[in-house]
Amino acid sequence: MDLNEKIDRLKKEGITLTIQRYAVLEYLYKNRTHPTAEDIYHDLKKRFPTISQATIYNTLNLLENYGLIQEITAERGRSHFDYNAKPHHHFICRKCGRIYDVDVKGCPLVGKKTIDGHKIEELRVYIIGICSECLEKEGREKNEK
Amino acid sequence: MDLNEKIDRLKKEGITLTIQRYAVLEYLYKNRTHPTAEDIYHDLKKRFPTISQATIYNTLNLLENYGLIQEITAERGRSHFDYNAKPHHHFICRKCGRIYDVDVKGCPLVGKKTIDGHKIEELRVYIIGICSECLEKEGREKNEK
DNA sequence: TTATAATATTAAAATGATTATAAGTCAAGA
DNA sequence: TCTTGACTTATAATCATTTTAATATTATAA
Repeated sequence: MDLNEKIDRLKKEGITLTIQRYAVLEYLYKNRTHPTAEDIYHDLKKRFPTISQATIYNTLNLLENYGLIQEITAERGRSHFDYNAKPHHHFICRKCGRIYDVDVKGCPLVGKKTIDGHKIEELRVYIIGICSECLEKEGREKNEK
Repeated sequence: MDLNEKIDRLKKEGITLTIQRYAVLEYLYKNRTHPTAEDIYHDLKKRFPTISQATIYNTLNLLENYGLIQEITAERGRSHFDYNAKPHHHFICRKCGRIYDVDVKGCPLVGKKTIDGHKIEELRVYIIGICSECLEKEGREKNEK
């Protein structure tokens, strides 16, 4: 879903589109690296010196509640955020902390409505390990010895 | 894996089994409700009035590092812990916060070693929604009106 | 447009989970 | 018994997030 579409959705819900809210959503649109609230705050502060952390969090919570973004709770203590709200899987590197989107074909949970009588509303799949880049780096370091 | 087996593993690794460490592991063994560190601390304090939060966290981190327990990072800000370290899926209720073990048949990720060139070490699947108990309660409340 | 009400943002303080620190305790081996 | 090292404790520190109260902005209606 592109930026304008999400903005239209917000407007349709009666949410006023403030400069700050637009900036946060646009930031996520342009930065698909799954940033944290702190990342967003740090970067937006350059353009909006008076923006506050509360606004970042309020906006992220708002966008999440309307299903326009996705929260990633793979790391202990801090959340990351993803512009792409559609159900998809994430790989998290234990070494470098990078988060990759991965496509898992044939996941029986995608599209499923209930499980064991529970109503499914959201799916979070975190695959944790060592990413290909870190594996390569490890390999190189071993060879150098 | 039962309690004695995990304790043997620890001993084999040269980890000294203190009363506190035993108590934490035993607590998880007996309480399969996926408690938080705070839950464990609160309950163990009754039997061990001088136990400290640091010990709870140290022990949980230690047990996790040796693959004897599993961390659940589905809730923003706080972790839950699971005696069962084998890969399995969790359902988290948005209403009551309860965490259920669920069995997903045919998950293509279970047992998989790599994905997109990344090395898989751990899998966390969180299915979020409204649990059957809360759904029932909702239904009853509607009928009463 | 202007006044008013409603909503959003800000800065700062508060909270809650987790980790770090430093001092104290304990057990095993010299 | 003394020493060493590992473990636990209490406390303080840190980090992410939320709350609060004041201010600013936006929407609404006259």
